[in-house]
Amino acid sequence: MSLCDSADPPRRRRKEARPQELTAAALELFTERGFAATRLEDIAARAGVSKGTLYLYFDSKEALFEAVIREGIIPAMNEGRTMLEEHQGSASELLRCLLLGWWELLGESPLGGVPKLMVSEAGNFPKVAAFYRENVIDPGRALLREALQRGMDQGEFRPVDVGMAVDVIFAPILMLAVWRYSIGPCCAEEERDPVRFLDTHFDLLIKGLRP
Amino acid sequence: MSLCDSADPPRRRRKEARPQELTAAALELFTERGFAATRLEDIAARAGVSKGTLYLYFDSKEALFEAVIREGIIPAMNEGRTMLEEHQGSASELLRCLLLGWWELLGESPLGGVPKLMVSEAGNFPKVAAFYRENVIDPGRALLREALQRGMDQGEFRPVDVGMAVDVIFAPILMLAVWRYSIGPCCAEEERDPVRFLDTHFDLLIKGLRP
DNA sequence: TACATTACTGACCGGTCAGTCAGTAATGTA
DNA sequence: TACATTACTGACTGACCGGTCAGTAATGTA
Repeated sequence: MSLCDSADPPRRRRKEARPQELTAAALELFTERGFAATRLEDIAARAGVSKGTLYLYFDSKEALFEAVIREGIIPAMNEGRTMLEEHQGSASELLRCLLLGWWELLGESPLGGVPKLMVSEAGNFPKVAAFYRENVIDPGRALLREALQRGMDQGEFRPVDVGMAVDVIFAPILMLAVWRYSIGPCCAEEERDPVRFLDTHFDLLIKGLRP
Repeated sequence: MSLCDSADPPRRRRKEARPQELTAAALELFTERGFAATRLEDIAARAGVSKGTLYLYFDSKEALFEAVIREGIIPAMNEGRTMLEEHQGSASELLRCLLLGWWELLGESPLGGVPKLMVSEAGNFPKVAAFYRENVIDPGRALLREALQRGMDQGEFRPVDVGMAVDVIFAPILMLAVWRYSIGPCCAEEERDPVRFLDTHFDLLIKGLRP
């Protein structure tokens, strides 16, 4: 046994970077193991700091959880909004862009774990769940609703119950993301190709919406 | 303060009934709070026994979890199988029966919480997840696949990627069940009427499958 | 080089909870 | 009624982990 190998790397002071690194590590572990089963020491270790450092930036485990969710909502909502406003082509294309865009930008990134995390922990953190609903779910629904409505107004889609259809349409994509962080990893399952899955979903959907 | 009110009910010896009552209580609490955040004492209390009694019937918290899942798979899989074999009408009707049947028999019962529980805890219990996949997910997929295939063979449905379509089709129903035990309760949302939701899903689906 | 500031560390504390077991009382048997 | 069996209880224990804080070392300043 030598005392000099794998010596801990020298301390670094990086006040700016820490919070991001900590929430990123927390997101990974919370989605993997769940909130209660994740130890703060593991989060700190993954972020390359000690547990004490974590408490310099977050008041408590719960505050860290909140930060993870708050941070997870920022990106891409505006992306979708501008896409909606600037899009020129058919409503089908718009719908496809919105759904595929979500998958590629968020679903496939670590942020794709947020829906699973929210599903698992909503009951234990009703405040955070309400926040998430207001700032993510509802705006997302509005986006899809407008796209659907546009297609119906232009006669490209037949009339449907828009409020319900929005959730029906998004469910498969959501499940795709949730799957990734739950049953998916436990079994090989290379056959579950996301692209084929989304293509099939889209094919069924567009045909189902035709007048 | 009187000492005689709310006196504990007299002890009862009910060896036969305990395991069921314990797994039922455990299912409720696990789905509500998650595995790690649920205390065995709370489960025992909800089942009307002490923590010690729990250990007469289950070796550990994990064993109890396994029992909850194992028990959750028994019902209704056979129901679906016989439905498939005996059904005479159109493939659309068969599909509707299978999907609505699942919702009414399982989704709306406490067993509807099992998917959320599995999603949340699969990562921590890969063995149980594999068991669930083998005994619930795969047979369920097979059922839907056969129904779809029948419709395609009879020319009632157009050709689609069956393996993918099965998951696409079931996703909204799964989400409906998962929702109930996660974000759902945290906000009023009486507008999310399951019947309307399923009708919309089915409407889109059948139209989407037409040749 | 000496000193001040502060990001960072990790040993420690106290509460919580899975799991145990000696004791209690309900039920069966004579 | 006396005795045997066993389902059931709940106080207890030890490990674990969220949260603290006195101390350390990296960085800035002169």
